[in-house]
Amino acid sequence: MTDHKRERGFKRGDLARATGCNIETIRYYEKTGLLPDPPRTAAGYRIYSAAHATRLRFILRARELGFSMEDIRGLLGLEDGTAPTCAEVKERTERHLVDIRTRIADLRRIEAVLAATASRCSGAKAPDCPVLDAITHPYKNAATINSS
Amino acid sequence: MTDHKRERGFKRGDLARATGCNIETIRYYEKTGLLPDPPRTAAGYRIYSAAHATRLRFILRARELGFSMEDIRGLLGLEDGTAPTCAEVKERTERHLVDIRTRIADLRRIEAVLAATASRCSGAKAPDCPVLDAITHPYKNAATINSS
DNA sequence: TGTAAGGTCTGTAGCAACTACAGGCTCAAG
DNA sequence: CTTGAGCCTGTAGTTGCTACAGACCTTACA
Repeated sequence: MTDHKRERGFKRGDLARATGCNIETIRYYEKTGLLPDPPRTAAGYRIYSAAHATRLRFILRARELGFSMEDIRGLLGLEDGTAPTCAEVKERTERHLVDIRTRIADLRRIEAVLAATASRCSGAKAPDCPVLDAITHPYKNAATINSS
Repeated sequence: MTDHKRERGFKRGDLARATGCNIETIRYYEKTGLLPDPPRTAAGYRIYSAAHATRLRFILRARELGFSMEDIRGLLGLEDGTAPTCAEVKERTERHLVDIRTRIADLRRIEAVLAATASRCSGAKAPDCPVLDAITHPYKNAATINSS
């Protein structure tokens, strides 16, 4: 706990704690190329710098925003080795936004069906269950999952 | 194409076409126990009945509604071998509904961040990109992904 | 009756994006 | 010097499919 051990970098566990990332995920990102291979100690321990932490935080944040690893590779300029232009980033973001909005719309349709069905359910030991009925006969009631 | 071959049931491809299910998925559902093992011809071909089709449609519809395979197993009474009570079905549905609503809320937060960020992006070759900036510095602007 | 096309059979591998081991090494504290 | 924590590697598991290879069967047509 004292600070007189003059470290020249983080070990993997330090990086994990500093970023909130699972320790195994760091190795996975390295294997898949999102994180560069760090230098090693003589014994083979990975040594990370602040730059690695910044990069990892970027990746984690992009993941939080729902970007796929392929997207992130693009955002990091790992596809062609050059930093992406602002236009490329914007395009990628807008495509992602469309995808997010589609998923929201899908989930809302599902929510409407489930909410309507569950509310019709007494919870008692009725002989027929509105939920099972709704799954079995999808188009009997107004709320369907199909887009109009 | 003529109908004088008096079939006693569907073959797997027939069932796939009748339900819109991928042919391999049928085998997968059988392997995981969602669909019962059908009888076979002497040569080993699966023979499906209308009951199989009904069951498969139920499964597919439940999947459309976002139920996990474990949920579906419950809805089908495959966990304890007895048909679930209406109360059990309702409870499962409401838990699923909570999950769906959580996912919608998450996606909406993501959407807000992405929309705000992308709109600040000129698309020109600006030296700094608002999107990359927003990912790098998550809490600089008002819209964050954290729930309040 | 022969044959070619297409359907079905099996097991297995792959996808995303991790996560969790097992078995062995290394490091730091007491 | 020992003990325990941390790190190393490779590999297998997760969810819900989907796709293949290589063998077998069935059907239609000549």
